[in-house]
Amino acid sequence: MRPTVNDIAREAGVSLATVDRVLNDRPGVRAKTVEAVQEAIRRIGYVRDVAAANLARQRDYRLAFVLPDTDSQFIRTLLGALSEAGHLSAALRTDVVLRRFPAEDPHALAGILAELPEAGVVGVALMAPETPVVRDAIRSLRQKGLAVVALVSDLPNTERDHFVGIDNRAAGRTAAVLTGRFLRSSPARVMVLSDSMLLRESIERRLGFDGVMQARFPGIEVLPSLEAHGQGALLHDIVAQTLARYPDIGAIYSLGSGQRALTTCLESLGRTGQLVVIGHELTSHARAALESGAMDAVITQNVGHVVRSALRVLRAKSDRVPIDVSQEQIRIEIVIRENLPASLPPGPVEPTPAGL
Amino acid sequence: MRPTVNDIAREAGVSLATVDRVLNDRPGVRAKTVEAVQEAIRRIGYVRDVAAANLARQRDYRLAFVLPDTDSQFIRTLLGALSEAGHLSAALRTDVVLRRFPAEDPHALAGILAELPEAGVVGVALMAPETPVVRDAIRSLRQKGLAVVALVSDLPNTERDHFVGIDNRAAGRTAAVLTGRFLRSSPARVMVLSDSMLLRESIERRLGFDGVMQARFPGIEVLPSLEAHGQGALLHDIVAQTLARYPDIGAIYSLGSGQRALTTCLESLGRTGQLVVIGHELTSHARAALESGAMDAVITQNVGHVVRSALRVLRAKSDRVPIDVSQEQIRIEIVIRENLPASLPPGPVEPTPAGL
DNA sequence: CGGGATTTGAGGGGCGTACCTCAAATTTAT
DNA sequence: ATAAATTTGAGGTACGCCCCTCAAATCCCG
Repeated sequence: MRPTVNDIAREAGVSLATVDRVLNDRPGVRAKTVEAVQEAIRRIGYVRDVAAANLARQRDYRLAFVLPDTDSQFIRTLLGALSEAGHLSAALRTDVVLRRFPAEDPHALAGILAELPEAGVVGVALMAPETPVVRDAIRSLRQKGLAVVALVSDLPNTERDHFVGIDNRAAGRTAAVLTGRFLRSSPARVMVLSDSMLLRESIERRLGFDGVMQARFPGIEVLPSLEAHGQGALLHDIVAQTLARYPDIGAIYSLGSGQRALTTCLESLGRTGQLVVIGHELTSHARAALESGAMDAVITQNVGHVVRSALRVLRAKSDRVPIDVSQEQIRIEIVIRENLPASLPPGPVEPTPAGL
Repeated sequence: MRPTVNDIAREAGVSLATVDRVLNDRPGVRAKTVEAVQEAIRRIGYVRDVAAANLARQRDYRLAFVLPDTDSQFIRTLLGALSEAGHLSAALRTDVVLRRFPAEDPHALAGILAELPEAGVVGVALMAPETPVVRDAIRSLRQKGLAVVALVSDLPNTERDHFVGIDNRAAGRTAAVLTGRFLRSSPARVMVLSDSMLLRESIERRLGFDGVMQARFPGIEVLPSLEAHGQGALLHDIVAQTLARYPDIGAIYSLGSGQRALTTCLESLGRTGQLVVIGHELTSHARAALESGAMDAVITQNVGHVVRSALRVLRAKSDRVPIDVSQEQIRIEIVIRENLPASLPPGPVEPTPAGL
């Protein structure tokens, strides 16, 4: 039998009320008594039953996910993972609200963030570029006691509690090693595409990429980043021109997560499969591209894991409980056709029939 | 506010007792009434509060992990993950017992399995080779109502509820693609080492490896598997001889998880870094080998995830609750130096000081 | 329509914890 | 030593659910 609060009381020779005061940091207990109770807790190995505690406390976690209103494949994937996790979290007394903000409007974002406390939100997962306004908004949230985690895109100079995502510099390094090793002929060029999904990530990936390239693959020249801003036609022209201009391009590194335009472009140029193509984020398009051979590798983070981790961390932070560091570490995954995880029916998951 | 059982009762126009009977599959309710209650549940979107239910039900999950008593790096890593997860699971009213069996003795294993029900165990995670005795033991466990999951090594022809681990055939294919692409010179040979940790896995990996090699890398010849049975000295001789005999060996594929002997062997032969070396399972040795450049890639599964998944699945199965398929999918991870996850201090985690 | 069987309702006790009140005991300051 | 302040104890209610009992209502059948 697990020890309970009553066992602590007996063991420490105090009343239940005192134990309760100690456990919940309530005032009015002598330091000496506090010590005695804690000693008893240690002795009998008491661990609070969080389930019972949350029940008694009438605690439910109202958490917000705040994402840009971009309609990219990546965001879509993220939303899928979120809705999936949402169903499960009902059983964990947490409900998730989703807020979207205009991608290029930090003030609108700040406005949305400012409204969260009134809405009873106790924790926020935020994916947004770092701007002064946002920094202030986050500080204000933290001061009001909300937990804040940065999602996918870190906000290192803010007072966020935690970052859920990968080290993009390392991701870029990983991409570089794969590019370099997959390329067979050594003097070659690499074309780099950026859809600048979020500036910071692209820059960090590029830095990591260049670092490895210079150090380990001196025979490979990396061209400046080309930006198509998500416009398929523009991308097509840019890629076609660049390929024509540099016939020795052997690889394409796509910094962002938009892979569809690139693969269709290569297809229409008749170059599918001839170049090493490496990109980021395992969206459904990327998955298809891997399967068809249009892409060689995708560097990604498990969005399901990201979302669940964010939920766990927010719950833990708002309970002021330590988190399990190893469980919350998001890995930089390398996906090729051969280790592509089985795709799951993304259909609407039913909210658990009725019972247990 | 989340709807509760009382809300169901009101909505369905029945008493709490009836709702309870329906929710818990107790007899003595007319089909029509059952239907009405379920309809009400659907209408108001009731989701049972599992925490409260488990509290009331005095449910604790007594789960057993049954592992071979081999002292391999992989088992050690697994145990590390297990002890880490063990601390957390205290809060989830589950306690984990560990049982080890003599690696080559299926009857001893069967004996250990047979004792579990008496010990109050309600779920078993088992890592063992499939033998007839084990099959029978598992059937018997299932009949007694225990949940059984196969861990790392599948038991496909048994009545296990679930398999927590990776598709080793696909893992072998993944290794093959990396080997083939990392190799620069095309006519080459690949040496394959096996420490036959578990027969099935080695065979499956080999099959996957060979399949891809034949289909995609016809210029590469894969040598027959060499077995050293975990004996460092023997391995050294074998590797040295084989390398001498085939000077065009460009890569080594290590099917099992024992990488230390191999890397020290290459070191002593002065061949470190000259060959493409690919192996399985991210143990601390493998990690060191990646960092030093002694290995090029490791195909692995996240043991932390494996353990936590096994725990979740066992809980779910013994509650007869559906599992979250996407969360329980174990990915085949490719690890190179650049995406090596930060190693965490493996020190003894304290059981959460006192409080929440 | 009576009588037995089945279905339903009402209610209570409990799980482990939180949070509250009020009185009693103890300490501290004067 | 006395008054005031602080600390402690005792007990209750609640959270959402499970499980049990007993009586009342309803059903079905001949």
